[in-house]
Amino acid sequence: MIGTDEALRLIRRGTDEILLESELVERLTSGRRLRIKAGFDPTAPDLHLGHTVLINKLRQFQDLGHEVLFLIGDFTGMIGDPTGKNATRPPLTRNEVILNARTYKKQIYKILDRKKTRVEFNSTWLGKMKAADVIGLAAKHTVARMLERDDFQERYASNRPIAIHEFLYPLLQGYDSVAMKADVELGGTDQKFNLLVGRELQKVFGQSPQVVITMPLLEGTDGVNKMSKSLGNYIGINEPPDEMFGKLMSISDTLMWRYFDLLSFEHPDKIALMKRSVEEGANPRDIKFELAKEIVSRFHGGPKAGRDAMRNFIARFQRGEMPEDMREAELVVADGGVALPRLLKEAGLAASTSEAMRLIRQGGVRMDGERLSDPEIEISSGETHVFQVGKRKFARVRVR
RNA sequence: GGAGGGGUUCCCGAGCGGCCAAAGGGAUCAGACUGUAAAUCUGACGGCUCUGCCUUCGAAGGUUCGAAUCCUUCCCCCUCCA
Repeated sequence: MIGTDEALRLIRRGTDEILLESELVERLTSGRRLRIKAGFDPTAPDLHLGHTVLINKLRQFQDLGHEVLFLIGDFTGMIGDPTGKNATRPPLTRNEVILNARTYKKQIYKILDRKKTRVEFNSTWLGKMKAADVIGLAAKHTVARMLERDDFQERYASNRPIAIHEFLYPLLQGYDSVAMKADVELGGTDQKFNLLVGRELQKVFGQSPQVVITMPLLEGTDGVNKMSKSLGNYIGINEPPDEMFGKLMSISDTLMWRYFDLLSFEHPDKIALMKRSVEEGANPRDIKFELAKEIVSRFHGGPKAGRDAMRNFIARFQRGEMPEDMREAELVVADGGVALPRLLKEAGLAASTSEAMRLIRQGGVRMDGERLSDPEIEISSGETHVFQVGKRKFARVRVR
């Protein structure tokens, strides 16, 4: 059995804040199996590395013997979390939610221990609330306190809309903690406000308030915005190994250290050592290889996956070889041939024929390794060629 | 309820009767340089059967030879007053 001090040291690593740490120590010392809550949106079942920062931390709690309450916010999802962007989401059907939940499970158990995880849906208790209950809940908080939340504040200050129902979101999320009797809740730093509302409500309902742990938000591959699917700067944990490896290699040298800090399981001392070696002149690329290998291995069944991905990467980008397997497409044409732009569009290599023409004119298109510059070229039926657009889009197309 | 401001292409944001597929910036994509890094530079950036045609400026109608720009109605957002 691991001591409280050691446990605390582990938990602290990589976190942004622990509120309040003294309360966490108290609960850890109690020897009780703690209930660790984390909430997830039911809409986007595609988990990416950004999510795993948090999930890794959950796993750590499990390794320390605690239970993870994986909350799927199916009810709150219908309201739409106002955090960040204010895109209104279409309500999901019961079926979609169940489907999404299943996809979640498939993904989270790449990291979490199934036996120590309980998946819950907040519609279980929120769906039963009556208007009077909701109003009662709303009475526990004031507008001024709601406006403390920075994104509300910003929107209010810059004359952008805030719908009233958005105020209910933090309250309902907080109530989840009450319903689940959470000991600890984890969330991204952007969730701090909501997490704290949970504390308040638990006090109101006579429970001892949950410990709040916020995790830093991982920047996406652009190095600027937080990783998110909608910004297209994410690395999904279900992506094929080569893809994942490539994306990891494309991050900037600065960002690489951030990824090491938040994603790697390597000992901090070892990471510090790597940092030093780069300062002393080692090629950062080689260090990045280590990162990419570790991550790919984690999600694709072991070290071999990481090594293979690296080998493919080197073959393809350092030696400029064609990828071993690429998409196959077949195009049936009527009158003996197709114009190149149309072919590229049909093969999914360009979004439109206009775009295809642009790409050709700009020298971004190759056929069997040869650069093509004439958008008028026709490919006659019966031919099969490998087409390449840009550095990484390939397809073998047969024209019939 | 009253008064005022506003809705423009992925985002921000100019345009306010023809020279507007619409300035500028961001994002993105392609090329050069590289370590598929960053930075930088160049170019592109609605669609199509592509020297032309078609569809876009909240929605629908209308005025005009011609509308993102003017008029009418409607929808939505914001501010101030109550």
